Amino acid sequence: MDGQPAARVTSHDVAAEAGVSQATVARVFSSPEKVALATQEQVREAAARLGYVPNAIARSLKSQRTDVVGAVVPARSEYWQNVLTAFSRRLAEQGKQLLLFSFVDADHVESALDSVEQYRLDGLVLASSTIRLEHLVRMQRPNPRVVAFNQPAASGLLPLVTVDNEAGARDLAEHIVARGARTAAFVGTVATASTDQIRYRGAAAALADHQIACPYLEAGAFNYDAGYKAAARILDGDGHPDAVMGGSDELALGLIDGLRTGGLDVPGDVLVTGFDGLPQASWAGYDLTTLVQPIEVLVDETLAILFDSAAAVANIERIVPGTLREGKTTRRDRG
Amino acid sequence: MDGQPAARVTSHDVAAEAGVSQATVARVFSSPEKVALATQEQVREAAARLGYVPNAIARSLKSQRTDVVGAVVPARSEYWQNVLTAFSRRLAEQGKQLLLFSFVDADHVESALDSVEQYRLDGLVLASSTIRLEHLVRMQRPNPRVVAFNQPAASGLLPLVTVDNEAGARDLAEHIVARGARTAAFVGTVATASTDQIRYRGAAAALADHQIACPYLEAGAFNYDAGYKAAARILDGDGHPDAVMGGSDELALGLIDGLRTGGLDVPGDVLVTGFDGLPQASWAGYDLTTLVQPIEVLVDETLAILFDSAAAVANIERIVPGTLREGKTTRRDRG
DNA sequence: ATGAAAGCGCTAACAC
DNA sequence: GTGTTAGCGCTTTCAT
Repeated sequence: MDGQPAARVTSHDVAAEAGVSQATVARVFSSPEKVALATQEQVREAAARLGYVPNAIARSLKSQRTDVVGAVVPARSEYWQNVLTAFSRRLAEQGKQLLLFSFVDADHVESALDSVEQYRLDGLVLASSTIRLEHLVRMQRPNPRVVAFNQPAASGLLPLVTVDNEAGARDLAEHIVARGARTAAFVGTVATASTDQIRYRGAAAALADHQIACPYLEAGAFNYDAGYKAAARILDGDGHPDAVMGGSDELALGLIDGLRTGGLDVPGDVLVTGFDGLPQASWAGYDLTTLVQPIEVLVDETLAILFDSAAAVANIERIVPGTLREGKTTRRDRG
Repeated sequence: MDGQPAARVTSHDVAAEAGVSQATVARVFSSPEKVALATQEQVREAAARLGYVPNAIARSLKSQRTDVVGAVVPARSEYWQNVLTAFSRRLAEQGKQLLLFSFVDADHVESALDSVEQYRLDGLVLASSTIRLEHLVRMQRPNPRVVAFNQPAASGLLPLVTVDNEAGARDLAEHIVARGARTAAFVGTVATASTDQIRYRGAAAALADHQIACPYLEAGAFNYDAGYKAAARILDGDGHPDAVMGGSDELALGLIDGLRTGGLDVPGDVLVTGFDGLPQASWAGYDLTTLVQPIEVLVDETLAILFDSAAAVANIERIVPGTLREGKTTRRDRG
């Protein structure tokens, strides 16, 4: 607008300044090995003098690569924020950037996906277990490559990378049984979330092996507050289960505080487990027993699928095992 | 690569299909009011048939607008994750996107800033109180507009939006005095962080008014663990202060758990305060007294500076007051 | 209201 | 090793 000369220096300007052709300038910044060292120096000096910075937009238009990966993730979730951070770091190491499309509710996803298409991203990570199937189908295309992250519902529709939710839930269930639980309940986040369904299935199956029933309670949301409120519902019933399995760590932390507020001791009266392995779950005030997701591994697998041409585009499915981390919330001294 | 016809439909293809010129197709998607309704319909149908999506890269090259705002933020921080979410949401409402440059350590910032320049962003939000001054100076330019977010050190160098750190710290200090504290300590995150310095200054000044000394302890990092460890140092000394002020919520939560692990009761033996107003600070297990930052307001102010041409480019400085939120950690029943 | 034509700033053959 | 040339897919005058 206000004629900042320094703001619009192009390779032509640098070429003129350095007394070479525009193409040479371009080469210095994209494939320097093709330019004589002396020339390179001249060009770089001229560029520095003028404050030239290559224009990634123009580069992308021509090269059909943006070096940008998009991520569609739910806005308010501790888990996803951790995942995002991991992606952003890894991408930065590869000279790529992360374009963030965060959405508040499912309706919002629609418009996020709209803009995704315009940006000609090099890849797209589709997160959130609440993205609806029709959205998934819509994104089903080889180019740019789309990978579903921790979203089991995408199985068969999109390449998928996920922690082994079922096995993890099974492990947690076995663990609470080993710790003496004879009755249990599973507090899910949102029943339509595919992660929730699979985790519940795993837990219920393992408990059934021990003749333990496992009612499903829906908290209605993914967050702490939902867990806190769900605890009240557990306390309302007559008696309470020996153990409560939370569908996610964030939820489980709310559960713990809710149960404690209600006068129960965790783990004295009730064992509690989570799922995800958030940093907060390890905080001394909670020290939650949980299934730690190997986020770095999941992220690397995802990027591999996005960028390794070797990876067949077809129905890749990487299911990575998590690790049970035992905390105080299931460490009960029993007689 | 593998000749996906659907993947590379251009306005020319649509023009051919619809029997109009390429320019008309372009107009339908950027300034439809200039095209007859009948023509619009033809074009849209043709586009739908072919699966055409306008190419934002090409648009940007020509229009010199990317509709993308960059954010340079530290990777592992609860506070910044919240801020990011707020930005992303607001931007989405305006049809803009957020390009994320997260960095782990200060050295990393350098390379983030390098790539920032190439992307010709519409604006840039520079976060983190540990970005060094030389970085700030480097980014000092009207185009794209750069705004420092909660980074007092940028004062005078860059347009700046921040919560009133000094007043907030003063309020917290007055609060603990009112709650009976006669000795105190301030546990900062990283002493070189400008937010830390200002918060400490505010707290120390207010306490001094009451003839209370306020030693500064540096935790060395921004996170929970640093706070947890710092608590041990407080417990080591002979006796402990009546109140400990944490430089941030995340740190304060670690402090609380550390103090409790060490056998002290919070708030019974020690009052604790934080700063930021994170969701976690309100969790029932902590219920931390803190200074709540009006993140939405700060974000809106920032975007206003980035996009309102009205906002003079000069030394804008928006210092927004926060709100003290009293929690259990300073609610002591005294005789 | 629509078409023709000229770029935006780069990359990548292709010549020399 | 370097210059010339032709686009990438749009937006935007300028004609008509």
